[in-house]
Amino acid sequence: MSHDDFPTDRPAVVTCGLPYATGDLHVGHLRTYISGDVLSRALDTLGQNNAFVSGTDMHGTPVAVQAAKEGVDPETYALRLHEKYADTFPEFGIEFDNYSHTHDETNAELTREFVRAWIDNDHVYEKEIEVAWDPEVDEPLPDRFVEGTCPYCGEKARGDECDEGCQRHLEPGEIEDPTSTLTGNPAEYRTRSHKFLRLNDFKEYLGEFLDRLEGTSNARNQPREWVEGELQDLCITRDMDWGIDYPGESEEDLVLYVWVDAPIEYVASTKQYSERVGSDEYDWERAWKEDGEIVHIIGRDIIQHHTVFWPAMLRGAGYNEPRAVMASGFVNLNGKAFSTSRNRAIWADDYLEEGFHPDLLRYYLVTAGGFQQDVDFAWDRFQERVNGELVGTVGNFWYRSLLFAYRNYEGTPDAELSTEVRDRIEDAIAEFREGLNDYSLRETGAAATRLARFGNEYIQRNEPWKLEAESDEARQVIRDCVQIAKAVGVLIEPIAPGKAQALWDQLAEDGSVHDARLEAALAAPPRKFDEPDELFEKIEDDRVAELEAKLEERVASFDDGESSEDAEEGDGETGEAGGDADLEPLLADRIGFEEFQDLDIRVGRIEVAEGIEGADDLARLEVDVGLERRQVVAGIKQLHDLSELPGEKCILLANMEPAELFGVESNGMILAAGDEADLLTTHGDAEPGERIR
RNA sequence: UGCGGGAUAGGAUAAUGGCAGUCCACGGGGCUCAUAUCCCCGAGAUCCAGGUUCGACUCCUGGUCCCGCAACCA
Repeated sequence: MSHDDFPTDRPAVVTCGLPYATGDLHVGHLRTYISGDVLSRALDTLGQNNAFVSGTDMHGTPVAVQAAKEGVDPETYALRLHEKYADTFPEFGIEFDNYSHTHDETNAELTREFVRAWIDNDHVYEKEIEVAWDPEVDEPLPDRFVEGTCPYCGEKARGDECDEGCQRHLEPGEIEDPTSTLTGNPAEYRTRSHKFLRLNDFKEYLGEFLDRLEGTSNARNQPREWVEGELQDLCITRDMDWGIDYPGESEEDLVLYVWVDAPIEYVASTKQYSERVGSDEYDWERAWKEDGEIVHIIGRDIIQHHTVFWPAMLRGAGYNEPRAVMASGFVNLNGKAFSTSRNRAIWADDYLEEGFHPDLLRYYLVTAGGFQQDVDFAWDRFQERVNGELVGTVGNFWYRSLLFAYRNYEGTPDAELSTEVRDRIEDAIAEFREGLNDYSLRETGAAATRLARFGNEYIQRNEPWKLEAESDEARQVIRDCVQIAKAVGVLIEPIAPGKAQALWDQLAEDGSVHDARLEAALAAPPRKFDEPDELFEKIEDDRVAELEAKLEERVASFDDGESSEDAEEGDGETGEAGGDADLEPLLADRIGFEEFQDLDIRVGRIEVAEGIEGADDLARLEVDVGLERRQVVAGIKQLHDLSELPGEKCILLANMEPAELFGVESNGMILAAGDEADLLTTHGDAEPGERIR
């Protein structure tokens, strides 16, 4: 790698974080892949030798679990998704030079080479650890599949971290009352021997690496804490069948951790590309082992993997290091996070089925905000950007210029490019180049739209429609405008490759705009071309209303009436997170006093609280309501420390119909507020049995 | 009680400590080759509380809110 401005005379690699084979792609995922594609195309435009690669991440427990659920083997399952992804990307103009998957032999072989190199360089050691195990399915449980009680603060916690309580990191085996989230059964611990990559060998190196890393600032800063403190060595093996076998001495049932073979796929995929086109055209070994410019494009949730584990892995095997990591923000929907489980998302297929050109989404996602910022997707904002910038500014300028040129000159009029316009295009080229070297993709787009805006201003200022068509002055103005139109096409090609090619065709340019370099922006357009068409279409208001309604309907049907707030416009409300769910609207239907009187609400005291075996959320409570002791089932197992509840006062709806849940009879309903089930109680000294009115 | 990122007008984005600028949207006026553009005018902003300073969006202290943080997570 180097710190020279692009283009350099070294091979570059642009990678995108691997999509994980467990679900469909939505526009949030697409942001990463579109950004990678834009960067790669922009580097092409600069004349940088580069490869754009990625692949599907096929290994790991979740794939195996998901496959088992569907009754197929993991490979079949993962390959099906792999093919789906491989088909989807080109539909958005995302054209990898190579797109493979981690189960491919190239990757398996290369991964084993990496691991052997670590072993040879003495970076790997073996240690016995306690592994959580689900006795029913006889599978080891990765940390995330274990829940229990934090030994420090007593809160409910995940296997690896007390995520809701004291935030402490938990070592395997520390958590109390471990249960499997797969089956709800108590988890066992078994002693297993595992392999570790000694990250501490690279501690000093990683600090220096972060100092020179380019890309987004979050990628440089976030891992600092780890690198400066005590690094936990990385456990690189798992007790599983599905994955790449650990290559050392015969450890039959150990496979490599997915985060080992996943990033190596970047290298494997590049190697495949190189082998396909020949090393004269692209030299993967130079790129990865010597001085290539490696740029990783990822979501900001996997920064650590790319700035700590991965550079250590490369270093340990004697490879080159990344030059830049660009960690993007997320995409929100109407101001709130996507929720795939509630179908609150715009799926890749949905977008295409609506008939929108992929370039519109590409433009929106790349220019809607800073790269490390979260961007909001909303159909009305999408409409605003498309109509204002692509239709109004770029499309309108392209069409009016080419139409005027066609009508009066049947192509580009015979005149020299004016100095003013030449200078302005050169400025735009410089802005594009500087933007790219700042890793600001939106700036490359802004350079193009600003130039189109200048074009509109230029044609307006010179009013060629008021001039004699055959006059030198009119020829000059239109020649300039056609040149600007062409230059905008060259500069916007990375973001809108389809539309840029359409313009190229209208200009009767030979070849592909994708091969055009920056110099093409100043090269004369063809003398003759045909009547142009409008390249961007307006999105009408009723179309937007329809799209919004469709989305609301879908989300609402998933919500099952439990929280209808999602069906509302997200007007002005800031995003929510944590326990503060958006408030449900107050009910408009009023009830009479008599109806209220029908509710027999009592003060109670919890005497017994225990989880119901086999149920995720349910707890069995015995509540003293003065006159008698009631057994009640409440969905609070996950939300409260049951051992602390006895003795607490609560509020009970006593005349609730009896119900049987998980074989346990429930005779009443404990009142609690919100998603976190904040239990209602009394402020004063009301005794169990007292009525609430 | 931790770490990182963020908070500037309705939205998006700028400002070595020195006139808070730009784009979209909004109100008013003009121009018209084009799917309407461009020009002119107008309204509108630095998360809060202190401090340093001649001067603070910027630096310092304290706080609030949002997002993420060794999982399958873009």
